[in-house]
Formats: sequence, structure tokens, C-alpha cells
Amino acid sequence: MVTIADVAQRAGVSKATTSRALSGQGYVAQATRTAVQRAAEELGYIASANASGLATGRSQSIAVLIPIINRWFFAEVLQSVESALLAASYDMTVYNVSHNSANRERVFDYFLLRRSFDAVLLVGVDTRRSELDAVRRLGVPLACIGAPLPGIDSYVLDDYRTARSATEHLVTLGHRRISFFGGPAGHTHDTDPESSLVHGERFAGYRDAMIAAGLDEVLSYVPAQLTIASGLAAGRRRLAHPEHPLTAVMAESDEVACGVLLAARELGLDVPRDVSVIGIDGHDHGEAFGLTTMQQNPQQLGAMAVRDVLARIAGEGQPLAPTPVSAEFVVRSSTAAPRREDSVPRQARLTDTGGATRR
Amino acid sequence: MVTIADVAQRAGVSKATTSRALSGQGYVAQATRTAVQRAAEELGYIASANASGLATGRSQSIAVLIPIINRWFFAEVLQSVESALLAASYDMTVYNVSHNSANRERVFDYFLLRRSFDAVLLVGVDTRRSELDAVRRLGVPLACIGAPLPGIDSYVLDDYRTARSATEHLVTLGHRRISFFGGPAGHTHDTDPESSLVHGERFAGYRDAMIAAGLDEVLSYVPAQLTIASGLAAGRRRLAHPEHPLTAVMAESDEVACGVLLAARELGLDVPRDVSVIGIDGHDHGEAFGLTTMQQNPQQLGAMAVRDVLARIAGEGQPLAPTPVSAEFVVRSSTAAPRREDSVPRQARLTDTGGATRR
DNA sequence: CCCCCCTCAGGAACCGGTTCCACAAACGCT
DNA sequence: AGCGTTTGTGGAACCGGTTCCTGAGGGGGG
Repeated sequence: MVTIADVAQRAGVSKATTSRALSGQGYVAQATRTAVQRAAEELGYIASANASGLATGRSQSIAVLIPIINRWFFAEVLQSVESALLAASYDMTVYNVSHNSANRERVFDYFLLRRSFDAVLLVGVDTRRSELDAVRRLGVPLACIGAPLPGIDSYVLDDYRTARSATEHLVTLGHRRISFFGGPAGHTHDTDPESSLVHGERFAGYRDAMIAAGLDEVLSYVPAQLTIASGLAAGRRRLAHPEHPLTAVMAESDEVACGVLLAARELGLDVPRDVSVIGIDGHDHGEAFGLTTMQQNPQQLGAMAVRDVLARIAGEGQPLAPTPVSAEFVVRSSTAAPRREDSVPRQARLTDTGGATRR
Repeated sequence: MVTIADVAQRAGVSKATTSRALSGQGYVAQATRTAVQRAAEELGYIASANASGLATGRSQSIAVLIPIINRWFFAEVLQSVESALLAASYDMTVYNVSHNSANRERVFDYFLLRRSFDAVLLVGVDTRRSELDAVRRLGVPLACIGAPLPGIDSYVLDDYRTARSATEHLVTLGHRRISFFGGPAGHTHDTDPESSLVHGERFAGYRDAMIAAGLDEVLSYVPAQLTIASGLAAGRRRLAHPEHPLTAVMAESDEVACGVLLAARELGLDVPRDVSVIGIDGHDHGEAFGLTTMQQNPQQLGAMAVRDVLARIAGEGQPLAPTPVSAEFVVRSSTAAPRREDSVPRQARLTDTGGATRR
């Protein structure tokens, strides 16, 4: 391995000058600098990150904490973060801190400490108070992606508005019996008040849109994990129910929505004539399924978060609180107006009092 | 930050002894060792990876090269690799070396060199000769996952056998007009003879099974990228073709297979009565789609590869060449015997000569 | 009883960079 | 010409560990 001493010798200068010449810090005569650079080039010199990190305290690498890798949103974020970091000559070290991962604890009290990361990115975190404190104590720039955390720059979709818009789309088409398929069952840390709010926000958006449309009587919620399989299972159960038919499904994620679409086809229901389905995310599969959705851009979130922490590492104070980004409405073939007879409100059937009373 | 000198002082011994006591190397009296450990514990001491790496040359971190993150197989591998590494106190640094990534070149001639990785994992590589040489020159243990590379321990599915078995399943059910949906179009490095062979292997397995069954006359190949969207598009084109109907599709991947299933439903074809579909992979979505498939286990591959390189880092010479693992046959509802009239060989219709001549 | 070997511990060198500080030369100004 | 400032360079300390080497003490064997 060629060291800085080799370069120094070849260029006929000292280690100190060599270091300055290559890093661009301090006074170095132009001629000397060129000579050093040429020597380094010829020897194929590459500064050891270990040595340089030890001396400066900056490691040129950042840690990414992520609860799961094999899921659309997270993989997209990871991809864009990696790309943005490499472009700035930073390494990306990934820690999977899933809810039940065996190594989770050690990430916070060992791995993050032994290597001095220049920043930490929290992707879709589901962090306990103590863990969050441990990360804060590192004293390096932090940013989170996908789920907001108090006091930390958060790059997130505006889940509430997005879910509300999606629901309003269905309402506008004339739907009344719209059900929400999704979390939060089993998705949050029971013990942690600060855990991810995504599920709650999306449901809240749905709920408020329904209430605003005077449909609070028909608010309904079908539990589903955020996977196709779970969406399918939920769809089978709910769509087959002859007593309380739905005309539309507001799915918490595109994966759930795709599952519901599969269930509908299985049951011989025509989409969108018998049932409309809208999702949230902009998952790759959406197009193949003809799914109408609110499309977010995880890659953009990742890139923005990286830009943020990099700027703060460089010392450019950036106190601005990032604002939630909004999703893009993508209309495909899974939503349409309900069949004629279904667009008439059916509260009479569903309640004893009759009429559209608001509570 | 608390250093080893702090611990030494508190325990009343020298840095040297402290280091030995904590690392377990060399002679240390039991009493001293306990005292040092207690001091370290009380101070919350964690050795700096930078300093330790600089001194020993071992960095306790390994690099993972992967062409894409957001795809089932790769994400699964990444997840298992991360988990196995953390269990052994190694960090995982991820480099995305996709075909057209802007940073690809710098990964091989800069990033891999500046940090001294203890091993490199190549996942589904698509490596040029020069790049491979660069990796080899690192002089650290290597392993590849998902696609074999000459002279490197490879943890891969036996693609040929798997595809052949899948095809044989269809043949056994009585299918004759079976088409292969998949690569390699646009998937290999045109300039590189050593690039990934996955696509070719799977096609070869299909081809040989067909030939062995005397069906070489009806060999056919429908190009598709390995995505649902591409499988859907290919399915639409091919399944709608009234002149040359298929009774079965052998898809190169589950994602393609799922796309084909969507196409079939769109076209009003009954699966499996009108057309059977089999995939390869064991993708999460397979279950929701009722897809019959050859299920491989990427997590297992990742774990095995990590065990391999870790053992070699530890100096346990392990010259054994890993053997390709085989997939598990999972029967679901997308395959069945063809309709009666279709199970009769139709070579007469497809060739001028009539009869089942073998070329 | 003497000698050798094994155990234990510390000083110091070392890993490969960065940076502080001292010093010299060149430059600009009055 | 004299002096302060800017520019350029090198020696040496330092970052925080690990390891070599030396030496002291203790135990066992001849």
C-alpha cells in the first residue's frame, strides 16, 4: 500500500506539504502542488480513510438506519441515498433496525459509537425515546426520511393531506360507502409515544374527508398490513360481505390496494364498475395493476435529506424546517363513478334513524 | 469521547495492558483483566474503529457491491447479509454498481481502496474484467451471491436445473406449447464475456427440457425484462395471439410470471385451464397471485456467503467450492393439465412436414 | 541451589494521515 | 533601508489504538 510518505519522497517534499497539497488546505506553491499531485497520480496514491478519519475526526461515511430493506419505499430511499452520498465521496453504512432484529440494541449502543459517522439518516424510524437520545448524543447532523421525528429535519410525504385528497377523489366521483384498508394495527411500538405516525395520519386524512363530506356514518376501517398478501386477505374478507357492500376502497398503501384488486378479480367484481380502489405511494406495480394512486417520490426525499446533512456537515447552518412534500395524483383505471343505484346514499339502510344526520 | 488512556488510568494500568485485557490477546492476570473490564464498563468505553483499524489493518467492515437495491432478490440478500454481519460485529457498506450508475467507476478505483475492507461481497455482479481484477487486487476474501464468477466462491441457485425442473413440471402435466418469457435481451454487458449467466442458464434449462421431451419444434422465446410491467406487456402481446396459442408459460422470474397472470386475467383467460404459468424465485407476491414457482432462498445464500468470508478472514482456510443450491418446488393454483384437446401435440399444424421430426 | 521458562506488565514504536508551530524567504510599504 | 505581512515549507506532535520488546518476578526441573 502506498502511503503519503512515498508520495512525499517522490515529490521531494515533506509529508506535511504533501498533505496540504493534496487536500487544498494551507499555503502551497502552485509548482509544488502540481508536482505532488503528479507524484500521487503516478503512484496511484489513495489516502487511507482510517488514518485520515483518525486525524480529523471526520470519517467520510454516514450511517443509515432503516427498519426494513425489502419494501418498495425503503429500497427506493436507500438507492437514492447511496447515489447522492457517493457523488459527494461519502460511504453509506446500513443498519437494519427492524422492530425485532436481534442486533437492534447494539446498533445504538455500540455500532454507531465505534465508528465516528459524520451524520445519521433515520429512514422510516420507529425509535424509542432512549434510542433517539443515543443518536442525538452523537452530536452529528441528523435527518429523517419517511416519518417525522421531533426536533429533527424530516423529509416526509404529507400523509394527511395525501390521504384526504385521495378520499376526496372518491367522494367527488359519487362514492359514499368508502372503506379504509390499512394499519395501524400491529405497526407501532406499543410502548413508545413517539413512534411513526404515518398510519395514523393517513387514516386521519381519510376520516376527515369522510366527515367533511357528511359521511361519518359510513366511516369504516379494515385492518391490513402493508403488503399485497395482507391486502388480498382483507379484500377477500370484506368485499365478499354481501350485507354491507362497498363501492370504494381507500387503501393505505399501493401494496394493500393491489391486494384488494386481486381479491376483487377473484370474486368476479368488476373494477372500477363494482368497486373503485385508490392507493397511496406510486409503487412500481401500480401501473401493471392499473391502479389510481397518489404518487410520492422516495428518491427525491432521500436526495433532499442527503443534501441537508451534507450541508450541515460543511457547516452551512441550515435551520430551515423542511416542509412535507405532496404527492402527485395519478389516475389510472381503478377508479370511476359507482353504478347508478349505488351512488344514492344508503344511510337509511345502515342506521335506524334514517336520514343523513351528522353527529 | 473516552479513550483507552482513560480506561487505563482508571484501572491503574498501562494502555498496553488495557488493550490486551480488552482484546483477550497476550498475557494478562485474571484480576487485572476484570479490573480493566470494569473500568471500561463504567466509563462506557468503546474502542474507536478508526484507530483500531489503522493499527491492525482490519477494519471490521465489509463492502457489498450490488447492481440494484429495489428488487426482491437483491433486497432479500442485503437484509440477510446485514443481519449476519452485525451478528459478527461487522459493518456493512453498500455500493450500488448498477450498469449505468454515475459512481460505478469510482467504486472500483477509489472507494474500495481508501477504506480497507476485510472482505467484499459481490451480489448479482455484472463485472467487467478490469473491475474484477481491481477487486481481486484488494487481496481480501471475496464471495459472490446470485451469479457465479470465475475463481470466486459463488453462492447461487442452480439456475439450469431449476428452470429445467420447472419446464418438466409443465411437460409432465401434458403441456406441449410452452413458451419461455424472459431475458437475456438487454441484460448482459455486451462487451463482457464474463457477465452474469443467469438468464442464459434459465433459458438453457427450459430449452433442454423441451428438447428432451421431443418438443424442440415448439421451443419459443418471448422477450421480457424481469419486472411485472414487462411481463404484463409481453403477456398481452403473446397471449392475445390467436394463431399460435400457448397452453403454458415458463417465466424466467416470478415477477414476469405475475405480469403474465395479470395479462391472462385481462384477456379473460382462465388460469390454469386456458393457460398455466410457472415462475422461478419464490417472490413474496407469488402467494397472492397463486403462482406455482420454484422457490429459492436468497436469505440463505446471503448468510452462507457471509459465513464463508468471515471464516476466511479468521484464517480458517476454506478451499471448498460451494455447490449451487436447488430451489424448492411450490405448487399453487397457476398450473394444471391443459384442456383435453390442447394436450394433443400439434406439430402437424406448426410445421409443413408433419410428424415430430427431431433436428 | 541455580537456571530457565513462563507469566505479567509497561515503555515505546508504529499505523498513516493532519495540523500546529517555527522559521525562512519574498514582498509591499513608508 | 527597515519593518511588517504574506507565502511557502518542514519538523514534530497528535489522533487512539496495537504490538514489539524489555524486564521483573515466580515456579519448576535438574
